[in-house]
Amino acid sequence: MATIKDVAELSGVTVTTVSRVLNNRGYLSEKTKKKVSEAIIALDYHPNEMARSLAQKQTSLLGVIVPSLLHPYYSECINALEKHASSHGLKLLVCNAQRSPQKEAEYIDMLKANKVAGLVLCTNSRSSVRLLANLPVVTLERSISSNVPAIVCDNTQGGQLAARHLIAQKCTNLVMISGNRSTEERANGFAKMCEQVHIPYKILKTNQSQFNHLDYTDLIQEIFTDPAVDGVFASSDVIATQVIQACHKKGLSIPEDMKIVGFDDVELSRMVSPRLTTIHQPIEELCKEAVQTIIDWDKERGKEQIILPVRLVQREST
Amino acid sequence: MATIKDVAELSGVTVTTVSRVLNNRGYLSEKTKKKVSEAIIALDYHPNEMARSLAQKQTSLLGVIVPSLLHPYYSECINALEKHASSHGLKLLVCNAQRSPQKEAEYIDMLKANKVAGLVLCTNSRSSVRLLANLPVVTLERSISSNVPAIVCDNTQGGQLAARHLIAQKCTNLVMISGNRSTEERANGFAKMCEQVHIPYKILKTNQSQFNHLDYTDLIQEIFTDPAVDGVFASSDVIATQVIQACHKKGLSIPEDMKIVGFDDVELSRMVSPRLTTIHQPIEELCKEAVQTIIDWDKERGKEQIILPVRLVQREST
DNA sequence: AATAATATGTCAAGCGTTTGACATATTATT
DNA sequence: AATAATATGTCAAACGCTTGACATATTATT
Repeated sequence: MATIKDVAELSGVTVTTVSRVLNNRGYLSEKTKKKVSEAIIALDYHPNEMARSLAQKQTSLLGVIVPSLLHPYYSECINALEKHASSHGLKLLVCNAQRSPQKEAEYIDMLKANKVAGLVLCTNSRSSVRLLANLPVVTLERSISSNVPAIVCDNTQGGQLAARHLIAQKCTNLVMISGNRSTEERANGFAKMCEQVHIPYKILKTNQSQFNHLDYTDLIQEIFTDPAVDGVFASSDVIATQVIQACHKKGLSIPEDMKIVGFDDVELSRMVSPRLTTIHQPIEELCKEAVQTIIDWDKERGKEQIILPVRLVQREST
Repeated sequence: MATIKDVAELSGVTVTTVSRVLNNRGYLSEKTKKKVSEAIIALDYHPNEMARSLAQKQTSLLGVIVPSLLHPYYSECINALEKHASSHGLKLLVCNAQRSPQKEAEYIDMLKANKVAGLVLCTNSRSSVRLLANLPVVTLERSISSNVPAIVCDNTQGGQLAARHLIAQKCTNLVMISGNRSTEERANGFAKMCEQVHIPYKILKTNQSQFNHLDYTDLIQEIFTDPAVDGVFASSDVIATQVIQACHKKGLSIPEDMKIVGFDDVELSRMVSPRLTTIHQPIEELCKEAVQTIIDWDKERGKEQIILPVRLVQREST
């Protein structure tokens, strides 16, 4: 593997000069630039990123910690993060904390040791906040501390939109299935809207183990204990999908007997039958903002929370 | 941030000694080890991985290039790769080539510049083979060159199993929807089995653009041109899912009017209704072997192709 | 023609580790 | 008591790049 030294020798200048043309800094004559560029091509030279990082005390790596790699929501986040990161020359270092705060802490240490340029946190545990010092960090769809900028969607609005839509579709008795901490606002918006128009509703909470296995079938059974229920708002498309399955099993047709609204608008919502009506989360934009926040970190740009609007996408389940 | 020098000073030894206890090489007295360990803890010292990599000329990064991050198959691969990589102290650098050979080549250059310990390739383009010199590489569910070890599942067997199962379920007229190059063997196995028992069949080929958008609806319509068709083998669960949707739209009930078998056995196959009968790919094992091959690279272990068996999982779509 | 401004380039000290070569102390073997 | 073997450490040169400080050449300004 050719080094910067080889390039310098071949082009008859010093390594400094080569470094200058590499990074395009300081004055350089066109002639020199050309000579060096030719040598670079001739030697098929690629700068050693390790050496570069060491000298600069920073890499072009962007860390991401997610609670799961199987949940389609995080797959889509990773997709969008990779896209925006790579467009800025950043590479994605993907970590799956599997909802273990301890694993998460280990990953944070690891990422710091690897001198990542920044970290996008998609997990909940506040326990790791103190580890985050001196590291550009942003949380996605989570708030863990006022010191850490959070990029979130308007969850309250999402809950309201879902309730309003179900009500507009003539539902008279609603149930929401609420997930982990971050879906509380969705539940709040949902409840508020129901109360405003005096529609009876119930909120069912999932537990950790259910989230871990993406299996909510037991909980979903509770929907059917009250035969009056004719509309369900699920706090994720994954949960909504299982509600669909449960309805099929019960012989209820959708949307005639039961209307269902999901949340996230991941690919999955277009793959099930009937296709899901759902609250669209602007994953692309969320991730774009997240990457941008990391990149602008030193520019002392505002580091406060960013809230992006959501919208309802109607399909066949309502 | 504390450096190895600080640790050395605090514990009254030289950096070499600290490095020795860090890497546990050479003779060390228990007393020294303890002194150093204490200093490490006291200073909350974490070795700078960049410096370490530079000195060792290798990182603990494992590169992965996939053609898509939205396709659930690759999500599951990444999940499994991350799991096995991290259990060996390797971190996952995820690259989405988006099926562009040029992007793929760029990523390979980037990964080499970053001195990754190895690369897991989940893409097709043979064009990048020459870039792969001097880099531990393994392909997953792909074969691009006899010089590059490939970890694949028994696709021919998968095709046979699917055909045999549909036939056993009393299907009399079959269609297979075949995807990109890597699904050819699945088609071959399928065709062979059909011919063996004289069952009429047809094979429909998807094109690149369809794969790109995960949208096969147009192609799927062709299934219904022949009303005698009563069984479909899709070369992926994603395709099978769309066949289900098309059947619903046509008013065909599954499995009564149409039986469907997918391939991959990703989470999605359990989320649709009816749940999919599918060929289970041992993704976990494939990825485990892939990581192991990279780790054992220098041990001159066999670098030939590894073929893992598949099995049929029957659910509700047949 | 003297001076300033600009352009072009070199030197050498880092960045934080690892590691082969070497030195000294301690213990076991004859 | 001499010798060998083992244990415990230290020195200093790499690894490949960046960058502030400095030197010289060229051009513009007065």
